Amino acid sequence: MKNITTPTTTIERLPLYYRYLEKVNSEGIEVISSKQLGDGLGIPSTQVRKDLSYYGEFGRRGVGYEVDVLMKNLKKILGLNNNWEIVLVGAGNLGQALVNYGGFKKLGLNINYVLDIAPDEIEGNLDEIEIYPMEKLNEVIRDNNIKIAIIAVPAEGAQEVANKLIDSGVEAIWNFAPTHLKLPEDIKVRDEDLSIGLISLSYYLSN
Amino acid sequence: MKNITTPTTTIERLPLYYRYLEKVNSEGIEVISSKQLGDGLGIPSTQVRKDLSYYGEFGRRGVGYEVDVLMKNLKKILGLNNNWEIVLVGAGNLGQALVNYGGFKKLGLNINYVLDIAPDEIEGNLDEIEIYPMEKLNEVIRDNNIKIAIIAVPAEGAQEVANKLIDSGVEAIWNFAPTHLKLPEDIKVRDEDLSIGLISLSYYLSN
DNA sequence: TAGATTGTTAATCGATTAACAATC
DNA sequence: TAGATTGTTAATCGATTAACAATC
Repeated sequence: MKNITTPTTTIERLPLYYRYLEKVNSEGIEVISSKQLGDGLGIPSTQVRKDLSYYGEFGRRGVGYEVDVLMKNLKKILGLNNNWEIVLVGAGNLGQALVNYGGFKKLGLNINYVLDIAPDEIEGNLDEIEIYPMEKLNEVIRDNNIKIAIIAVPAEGAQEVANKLIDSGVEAIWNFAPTHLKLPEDIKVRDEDLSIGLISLSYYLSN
Repeated sequence: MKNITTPTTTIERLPLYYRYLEKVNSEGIEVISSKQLGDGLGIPSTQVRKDLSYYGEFGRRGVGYEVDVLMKNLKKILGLNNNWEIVLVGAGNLGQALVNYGGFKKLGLNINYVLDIAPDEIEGNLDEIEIYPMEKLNEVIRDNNIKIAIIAVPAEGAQEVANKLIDSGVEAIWNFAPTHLKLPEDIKVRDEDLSIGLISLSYYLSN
């Protein structure tokens, strides 16, 4: 019976729901309807309900969703109870920005280890975190049983870094290098190709 | 007859094609098949051909695509001949990373103007670029006829910044603030919500 | 001619949306 | 009870893929 797979688009909306619930929760709101939740995010209420329905029945008909109940469920669904330890490879501008981005830590996503080919040459805003040389990659990942890695190195070096990460035990990669990584099927890769966003705006303004 | 609209997914793949062509071009390759192009990006050849077919017939049957011809066409389609001038609002870590990201300039996407609420307090890697105070927003945008803006301010301030940008004449916004902007229909917004990427990896590892 | 590869049609697959019974 | 809102089915819409004639 449960032969239905969750659409990938649904999975990408769940974090939005979670964050919006955090917001209304901090405002003291205790119950929210799919309409209100959707309006806050530009998503139809019918889609909100459909998305949630892949995971259970979290609301009450005629009433809505209890904010704290839905948050707790989404947190679990998204794996945010795991307190992930994450390694970042590449401490350039973008890497530093990611480490300093405040939003991750409170979600249980901790970028605790940073590596770079030239740790001594890094200038910027990473004063309080130790930067390891690339030679320590295997050690850092194995010793801390790290499963998630971020690649923020230039395109040329990304494939080699990815291979090493996987050899060391990493299972999921958030890839900011503008290149297609060829990796085993069971490794989860999320490409975050920043230039697509800006180029697509250029496209829309021109057409 | 031409009542067919291009899928949004196609539009997001065009930049990938363009960049891959740049790469093979720099390697001296003059002709490429849809199969080769697709393999380099993890995209089926049939999809490559379908995507391109929305814009014209760029290849030769039995032969493939001439790299420079296809590049020239894609460049035009993507609007990269326009030499866009772009304004960035918010010179924090992420904003600085975007300004210093090398890939944009060679695509004719020039982040030439940076604004921040506290221009004097910015420390980091923007030594060579002037940072304007927010009061100059309208002036900078109007005087330079800027159509594309990047928002890299905290979520709380993003809607207000977006409103001002649009009042000044901006038509497309690349939004890094983790919030849903409510804007007129004719304004093109691209949300680049960084936390989605990392949270979805957490999801996949947990399910 | 034989082999390769495009461009396009039709079939399939996946995601969104409308509609409404269930129920608070 | 009357009004509101969920959860779910079925219909629609959109995107991908298979297949193949056209043609180099």
